[in-house]
Amino acid sequence: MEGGLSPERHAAAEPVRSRWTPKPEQILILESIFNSGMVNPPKDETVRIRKLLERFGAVGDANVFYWFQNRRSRSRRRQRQLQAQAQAAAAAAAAGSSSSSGSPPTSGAALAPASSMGMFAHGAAYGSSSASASWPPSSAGMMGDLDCGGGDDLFAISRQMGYADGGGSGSAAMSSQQQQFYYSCQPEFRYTYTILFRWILDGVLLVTLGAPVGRRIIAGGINNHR
Amino acid sequence: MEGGLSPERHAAAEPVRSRWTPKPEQILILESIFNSGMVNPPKDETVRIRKLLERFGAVGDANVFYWFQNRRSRSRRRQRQLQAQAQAAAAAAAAGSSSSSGSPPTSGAALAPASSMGMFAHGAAYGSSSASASWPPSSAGMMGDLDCGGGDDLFAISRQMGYADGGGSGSAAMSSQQQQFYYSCQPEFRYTYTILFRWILDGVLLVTLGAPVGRRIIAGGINNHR
DNA sequence: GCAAATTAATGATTTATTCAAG
DNA sequence: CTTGAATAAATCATTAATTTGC
Repeated sequence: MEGGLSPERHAAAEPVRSRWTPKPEQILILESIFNSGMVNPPKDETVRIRKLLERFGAVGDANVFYWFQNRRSRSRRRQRQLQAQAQAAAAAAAAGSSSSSGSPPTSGAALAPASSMGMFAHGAAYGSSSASASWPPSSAGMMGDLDCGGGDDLFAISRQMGYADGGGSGSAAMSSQQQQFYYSCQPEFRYTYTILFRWILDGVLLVTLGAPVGRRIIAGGINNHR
Repeated sequence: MEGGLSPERHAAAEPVRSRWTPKPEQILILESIFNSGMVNPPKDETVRIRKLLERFGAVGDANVFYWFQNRRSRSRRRQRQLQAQAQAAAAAAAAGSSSSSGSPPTSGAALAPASSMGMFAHGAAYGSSSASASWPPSSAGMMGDLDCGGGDDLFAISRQMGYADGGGSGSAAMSSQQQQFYYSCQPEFRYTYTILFRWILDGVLLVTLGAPVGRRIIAGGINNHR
């Protein structure tokens, strides 16, 4: 692939902004929101999120929308894949364990429940509010529980973060990069949650999530090894 | 899939989930654009079209987007269905031919070629132009030729139009309903086309489409029977 | 070290399916 | 039943990681 591709000498300024490349901070925000349970933000929330992200770089509503769409899709696919794998393994084990009968022995336990997955149950409805359409995306991502299974979700970002290069190198290059903000969802939404992000200079980050259910996630000390 | 899904009685406060009901004029415009070959207008075109439609009633960009999406999808499905039908018939005919045949013998023969359909060939690339996204829909509906096969396309509207009740009825009821406007695509687009609509009072409409390829469609005398 | 060649991720589009209003 | 709305699945296309040969 990639056959004919002229280096495309982009002149001076900003010639070809083909696709949005989210900044690490933006990814963190998105990831956090997603993990907080809002997997399919309605339009107004999307706008809100976009505004928030804009603090770290140009981004449009559509980008946010796409991000969530892809995130959902791929998360689900991964899950399915894992499940299938587990099932296959279970089947194999079952086949090998007892000459006959046997049947699904609940398999490896530690994994997510083989077929529980209520997944996000996208059918829900909510206040809606938006009258006549003005943008494709809508609906709400109602969900019962965060799967939180497998290292897939929250920590996937650690690799993406460009922070803390290789061996420590305590460079205070980022100087006053300390940021802090607050994201709260309208009470209209199913559950009011708040997210408080805080960046500490050299690769250590701290995320605090407060959800009505009392869920709380704290991730500290991200260090990328490469 | 989709197994368990409770009707999910969404609590009270569900205002109005009303949906856009395109006016006959709007449908005509959309249909004409679609039949003119632009089956998948990029965002900017969508906006343009929306503005045009607004002359006949409130409508949002998303409505236009959805309309084209559904139109494409359903058109294709119909086509597929027909094709399958034809194929099945052909198979049946072939199977029965040896002995005594008798089944649908290709019937009217006027049907679309069973398997020509290169369809829209959506893979193409073009100047792109659109900078950072701002709305999901995009891309261009490049296509080589209008299939124009089967009475499916252009004349499908006749049923939708509420015009010209029953018999001829030369009633000049609509009085000054004469409209006229001009739609032209940006030269930026692959092919520049123009559409000239013109309404004549009692159900007779005249559509003139000019395409770069020189294609021309003229439909006259729509009368809905229902 | 470095850039071309490959591969892996992932942003953006399109298509198929589904739900529900009219 | 038709069709607007919404979303998930599949696909395309571009960017970042990475490998590789020099």
